[in-house]
Amino acid sequence: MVLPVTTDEPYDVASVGLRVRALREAMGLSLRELALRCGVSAPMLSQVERGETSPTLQVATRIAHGLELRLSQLLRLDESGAVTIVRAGERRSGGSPDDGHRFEILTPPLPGQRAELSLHTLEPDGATGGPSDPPLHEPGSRETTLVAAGTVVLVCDGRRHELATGDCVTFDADLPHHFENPGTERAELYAVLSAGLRRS
Amino acid sequence: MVLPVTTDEPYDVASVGLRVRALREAMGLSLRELALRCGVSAPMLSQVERGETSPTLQVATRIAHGLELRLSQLLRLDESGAVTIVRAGERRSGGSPDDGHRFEILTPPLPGQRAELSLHTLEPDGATGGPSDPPLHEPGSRETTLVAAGTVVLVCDGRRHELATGDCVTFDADLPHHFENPGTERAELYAVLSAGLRRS
DNA sequence: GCCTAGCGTACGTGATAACGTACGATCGTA
DNA sequence: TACGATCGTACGTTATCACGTACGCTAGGC
Repeated sequence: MVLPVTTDEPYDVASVGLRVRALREAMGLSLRELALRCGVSAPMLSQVERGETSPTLQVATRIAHGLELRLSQLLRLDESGAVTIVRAGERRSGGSPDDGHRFEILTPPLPGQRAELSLHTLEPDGATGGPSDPPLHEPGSRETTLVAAGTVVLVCDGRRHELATGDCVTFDADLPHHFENPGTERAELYAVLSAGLRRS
Repeated sequence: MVLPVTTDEPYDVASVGLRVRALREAMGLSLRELALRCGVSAPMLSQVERGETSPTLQVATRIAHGLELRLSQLLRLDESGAVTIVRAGERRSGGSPDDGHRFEILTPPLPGQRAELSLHTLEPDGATGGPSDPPLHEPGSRETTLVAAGTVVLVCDGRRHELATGDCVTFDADLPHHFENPGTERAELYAVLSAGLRRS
C-alpha cells in the first residue's frame, strides 16, 4: 500500500500552547490556580504554553480537564473563526441518477471541519446508498442520520434497522454500512458525519 | 470560583493504546511498518499500545498521522460502538411556548458523543432563540445550522446574517449568538453542535 | 518609600519517555 | 526437520519531561 503521509502538518504542537494560554486567561486563572485544578506544576504549564516542551498525553489530559474540556477538544486547531454560509443554491452535490441515490453537502469544504452535514435522497423501490457509500472506512468517524421523509433500512455491520420518518440513528461510520429504500416513496436523509474529513 | 473537577475520568490514557492497536491491525500494518510511516520506533509503539507508557503529544501526533487521522480523532474514546436509534416519538424536548422557541434533541444523551443534532422551531414575528441559547459558551464547540423552513437572522458576535430556507451556516458556538425569526411564517432549524457536550 | 502578595519564568534534580539493539516465538518453505 | 523471515517484546542508554525551589517583576497597602 502506498503511504500518503500527509505532508501538511495540520496542527503543530506549539499551537496547543497558545490555545491553553488563551483558554486559561479567558477563565481568569493564573498559572498556579490552573496548576492546582489539574495537578500539573505551574512551571510545566508555562513551558507548555510557550511551546518549549511537548507534554505527555497524561499531563495533557490533566491540563485539558483543568480547562473543563476533553483533550480531543483542546487539540482541535479550528482557527477558522468566522461565520461561513453555504447558500441553498451553492451546495456541492454528487451521486448518480442511475442507482437512485443523490446527495448534497451542506457544510463548507474547509479543512479542520469537525462535522459534515449532507442531505441524501433515495428513490423508492430498493435504491441503496447513503451518506458514506461503499468502502469509506474513515476510522474513528461517527455518523448521525435523521430520516426526514419516507422510510429506510440501515444495514450496519450486517444488521438491519428499520427507520421511519423522524427517526434518528447514530453509529460508527467506520463499520460497513449502507441505506436502502424499500418503500414506495422517495426518502430523504440528513446525515451528520463527525470527526472524519471526507478527503475531497 | 468553584472547581468542579470532573470526577469522571472520561478516557483513561490506556484506552488510547487499545485503539491504536485496533486501528493498526485494521490497516494490516505491523509495528515496524507503522514505525516507518510515522517515525516512531516499533518498541515505543508496542509500549503505547499496551498502555505501559504515556507518549508525548509530539509522538502521539506522529502516531495519529501514521494511522491517517488527526490526534484529536484518535483520542476520542467513543467505545459506544453499536447503533443507537432515537425514535420520532422519543425525542428529548425543551423550550417554552412563551417566547416562541421550542426544540427537540435528536441524538441520544450518551457521554462521549461528538455531535448533537437538534430541531428548533421559531414562531414568526420576532421570536428569538436558537440552538445554544443565551450564555452557553462551551469553549471550542462549533455549530452548523440548516434552515429547513422559513427565514431567520443569525446574530453572531454582533453581526447579523440573513438566512433563507435551505441556507446552511457554520460558526464558532462559543461566540455570543442567537437566532431571530422576523418573518411571518414559522421557521425550522436543524442544528449540529459538535465537540461540545451539552452538560445535561 | 518599603513591604507583602501575586504574577510568570530560570534553574537543578529525579523520573521516565524514546531510542537502538537483541531475544524468543511463530509461520511458510525447502 | 531445519531454515530464513517476520512478528511482538525485553533490555540498557540517552534525551527530555516534570517536579520543587528560587528569582526578578509589577502592583496595592500601611
